[in-house]
Amino acid sequence: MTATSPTPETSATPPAPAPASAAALHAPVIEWFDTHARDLPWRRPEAGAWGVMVSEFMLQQTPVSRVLPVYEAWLARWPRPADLAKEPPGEAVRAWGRLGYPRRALRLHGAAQAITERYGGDVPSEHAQLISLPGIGEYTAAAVASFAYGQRHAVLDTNVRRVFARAVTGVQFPPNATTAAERKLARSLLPPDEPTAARWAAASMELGALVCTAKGEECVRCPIADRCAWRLAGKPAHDGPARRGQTYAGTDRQVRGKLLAVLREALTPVPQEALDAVWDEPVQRARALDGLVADGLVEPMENGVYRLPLS
DNA sequence: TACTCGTGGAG
DNA sequence: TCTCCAAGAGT
Repeated sequence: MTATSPTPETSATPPAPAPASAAALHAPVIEWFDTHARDLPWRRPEAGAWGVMVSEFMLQQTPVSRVLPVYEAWLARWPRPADLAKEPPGEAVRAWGRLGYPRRALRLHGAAQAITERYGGDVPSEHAQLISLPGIGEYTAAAVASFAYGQRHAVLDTNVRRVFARAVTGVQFPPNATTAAERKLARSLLPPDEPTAARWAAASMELGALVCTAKGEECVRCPIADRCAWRLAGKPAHDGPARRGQTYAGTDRQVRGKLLAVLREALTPVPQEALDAVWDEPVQRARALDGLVADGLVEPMENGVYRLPLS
């Protein structure tokens, strides 16, 4: 059922009047998704809302391939929010392993506690309730509501932003930070009905992840290449401000990572000397450790001994 | 708004 | 080797 009629009927008021080209994008992208979507564990029905939510936390700034094994172990150990909530936060940090950005583990633990206390242990379905949880922002709230509950939301992640930038706006890359114009565009492109909107969200994201990537687009595999604004314009090069690279070597982040790695792998509290061994510059080392303590990722004990947080 | 916050695989 | 970057959130 290819929707070739770009103009809406003269009936009542649809949720959002889409641009003439909007409806023409839905069918090909969703049909492509039907045959090319990856079989990911959090997309299976048995994952449930908790599985979807855990996956979204882990996938923030982290590739699928690295998330997969940690996700499986996490869900096996904590199949429900209440199972995680009753554990010390340090156990979440430890199980997080080397996924990176360990504050996400702390926030996921805090979200599980809030879900257990405020929502009887069930992941809430309302966007406003989701976004009130620690670690859940605009994107993740929309993603959980859409993927787990089939609701109609603009799910605007980096993949979708790139697809829209190219296919609709006609530029190679989206702006550095999400703009109001992008949100408005995403809303205007949403299919009117709920199930199609949810499908569209997953499909447009998958297209950006597999075909229309940051490294290089593969237009020969793209279901909407024939109507892509950027491609039709001759693929003009990105002109805006250079997207600043993320230097890492020598930063506090690197030191924090080394310190926390020691604590993750230790079965007993760690003496100061063991932490001092990971970085030779004392001022930066102390600043990094203070930061970890301030974030609640590390708990100082007496006599300069440290451990992952018990509370 | 711009910056911080980990990690490791790919080209 | 070095650069880029992978489903963001919080401040």
